[in-house]
Amino acid sequence: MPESIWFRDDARPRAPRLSRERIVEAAVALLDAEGVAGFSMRALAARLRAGTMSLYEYVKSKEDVLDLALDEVIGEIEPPGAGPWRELLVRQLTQSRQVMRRHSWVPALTATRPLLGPNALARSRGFYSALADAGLSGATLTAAVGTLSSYVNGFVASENTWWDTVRTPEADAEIRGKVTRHLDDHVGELARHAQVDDGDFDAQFLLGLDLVLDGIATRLPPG
Amino acid sequence: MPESIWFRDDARPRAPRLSRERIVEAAVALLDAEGVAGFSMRALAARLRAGTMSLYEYVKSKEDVLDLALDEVIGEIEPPGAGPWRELLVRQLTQSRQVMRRHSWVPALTATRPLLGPNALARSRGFYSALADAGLSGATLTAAVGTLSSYVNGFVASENTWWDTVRTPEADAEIRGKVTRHLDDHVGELARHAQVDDGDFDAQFLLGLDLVLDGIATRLPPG
DNA sequence: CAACCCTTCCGTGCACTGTACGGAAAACCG
DNA sequence: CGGTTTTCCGTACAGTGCACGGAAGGGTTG
Repeated sequence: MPESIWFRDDARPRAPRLSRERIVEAAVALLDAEGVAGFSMRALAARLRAGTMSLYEYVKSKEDVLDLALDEVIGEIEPPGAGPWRELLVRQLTQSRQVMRRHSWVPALTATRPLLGPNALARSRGFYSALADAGLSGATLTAAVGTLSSYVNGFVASENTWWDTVRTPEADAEIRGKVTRHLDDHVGELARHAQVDDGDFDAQFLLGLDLVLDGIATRLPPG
Repeated sequence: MPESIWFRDDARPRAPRLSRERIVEAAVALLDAEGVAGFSMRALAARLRAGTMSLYEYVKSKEDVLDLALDEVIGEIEPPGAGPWRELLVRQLTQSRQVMRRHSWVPALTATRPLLGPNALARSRGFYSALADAGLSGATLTAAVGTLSSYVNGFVASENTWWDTVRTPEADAEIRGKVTRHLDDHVGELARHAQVDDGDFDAQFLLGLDLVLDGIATRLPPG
């Protein structure tokens, strides 16, 4: 009599076990652990000890979950604070980079979807007003904001793929050598400085960022 | 007698019907038509009137096909030619943008994979030597090249998702209004200039590019 | 108290994915 | 002629997103 009351577990909790928040939190954890390729609704449900279809009470599709997870981690970036525009932006963008490295799946997602979540928009607003305060406006302002976020996205994306390429399989050193030799053969000694040392990324990031900020500085009204 | 010779088609062509080139060509066409999400090995084989598993004689995995297709379209960018560094780069990057708009799946792929194909490396080499001729070297050179390609990738990526968002379903105008109002509500009037007019992208692209190039110009040796 | 509905949960099933495996036939080579 | 290699591909398997419908409990209403 496997259907007897004594073997069933009918008890339904009064409050819902799941929630959009719990789902998004688990999604971020799953993405961190397995990447975009390893992310599936079944795995996400398993992580929450729930049936797969239960998720769909709180979310319309897998795409929804990805959108929400993306905006969630963008929310990890702290609000700008005060200070001269240049230092403010350097701080803000350095933080963005750190968040995107903690969650290395972010660049892959930002490349395909519009950033319309509340946290993304708040961050965007921060950039706009920092540069507006500095004296930019109109199309130049838009161009400056777009350039800055493109730069960060692009930099972290290539930084991440570099790490993935180098550290994917066993002994790292051999693969790294193969790739650098490949690059050397085809691009030549000019690129000798490209991604060859591990810690160089920090310095490279600030170098490129300064370049862009210098470009922006030339557009500011005198004073 | 369905197995009779008269009903069979045993004729094997002397030369192989498939080839890596044909596969890559069809892959690009399929990606153009259906995007990354609609790309599958089965659909690709169907387009070539071949069995799915036949593809695997010429290619190890779907990832391989994507890598090859990506490098293929990067090859559509013409070699730099001659001229002053700045005009040369503007020409080259404008072309890159055009190619990435023709093949709107490119930004999504470049965000996840290392660009190690022959055409990608050739283009990279073009950037390096143009800026080296202009007088850059070392880490600054690397930063400049990285910044430029990040900029183009990022710009076209957001340009493409904008088009996708706006023109996905029926009447465009309604959705466009909803999105712009959403942006307006959250980012405010500062972003009034952001993606609101269709043809503005060309101008915006050159504006941001000039910004980056100005930043690079400040790093050149005097003269 | 009963009758009803609404919310939450989820098992089943379907159409589709990438690709491992093995076979079949033709071409080439001794 | 026999054996090997090249090309092609059917079948099968484990996995995917999600539509559908049902079940169980709490809440609301007669």
